[in-house]
Amino acid sequence: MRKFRLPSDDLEYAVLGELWRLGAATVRELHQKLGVPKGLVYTTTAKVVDRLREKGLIRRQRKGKAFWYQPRIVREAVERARTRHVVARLLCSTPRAAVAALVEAVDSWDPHLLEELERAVAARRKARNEA
Amino acid sequence: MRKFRLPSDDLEYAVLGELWRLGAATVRELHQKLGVPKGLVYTTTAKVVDRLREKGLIRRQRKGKAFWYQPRIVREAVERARTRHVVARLLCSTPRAAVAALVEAVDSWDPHLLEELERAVAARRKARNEA
DNA sequence: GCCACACTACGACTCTCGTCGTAGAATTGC
DNA sequence: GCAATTCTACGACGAGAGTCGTAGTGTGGC
Repeated sequence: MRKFRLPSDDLEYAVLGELWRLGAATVRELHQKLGVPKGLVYTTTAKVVDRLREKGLIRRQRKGKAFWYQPRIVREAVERARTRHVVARLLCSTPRAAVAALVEAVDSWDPHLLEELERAVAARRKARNEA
Repeated sequence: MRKFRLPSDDLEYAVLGELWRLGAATVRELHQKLGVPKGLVYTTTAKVVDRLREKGLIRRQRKGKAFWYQPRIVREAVERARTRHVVARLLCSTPRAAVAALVEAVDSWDPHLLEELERAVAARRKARNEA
């Protein structure tokens, strides 16, 4: 059972990802990194940060003029939940075909990741056998 | 470049999936299979079917009192596009961790699929080497 | 040919999310 | 302590999707 609402796909994840990367950041900084390149205005970024806070995914702390925001949940937990969520959706209809599509998608996104995928599968099998 | 709008995640995919499975169906049949178990009313199912038609994903044909609906695009094309779409989102931030999460998600959904995944990876690599 | 009934068309409401603008609050610098 | 600057709060809008209700249209049965 998940204890948090998943962030929505795009902007919210981007902001959260940036916070995970940086550890903590102000809205201004997040806006510079994410909003500006996308041509968004400052308040758009601020709003997204706000919604993330409403969802309980980040917390904040006054630091001088602005707030510092930082993640409240560890990246791995969210990523795992998110991945399970989408994978379940992909697999539920025709699992075998879906797996093939998955592999194809990974490969076409970055061929190097196919080896990574192979290693990950091997690691998982190994872990399973040892358990 | 995709030629169709992806169906949304839940109901639209479920309906489309059912149509792929059955080949063709009336709203009533779809509703029995999908709507009723979810506690939805008939018109909800009908609306979803309608929107799918607006998106050009299915077509219909009068058959007696009701319409018969059938898919206009092959399953594989849509599934591939959809899979690429979500995989790209998963991989974009931390690809290596994402791949591991992917494998874990597949395994936890159905352990048998881990072997399937392994086969699919091998097949993909083989295909690549031969190309 | 007409009626009853099933099916369709369509509008409406709600939620989420991306997007922005405006107004109000807080801090900093002097 | 005050003004100016910056940040935050919050409301608003549009689009997409799930959900439903109502009204209208068509078919099949007699």
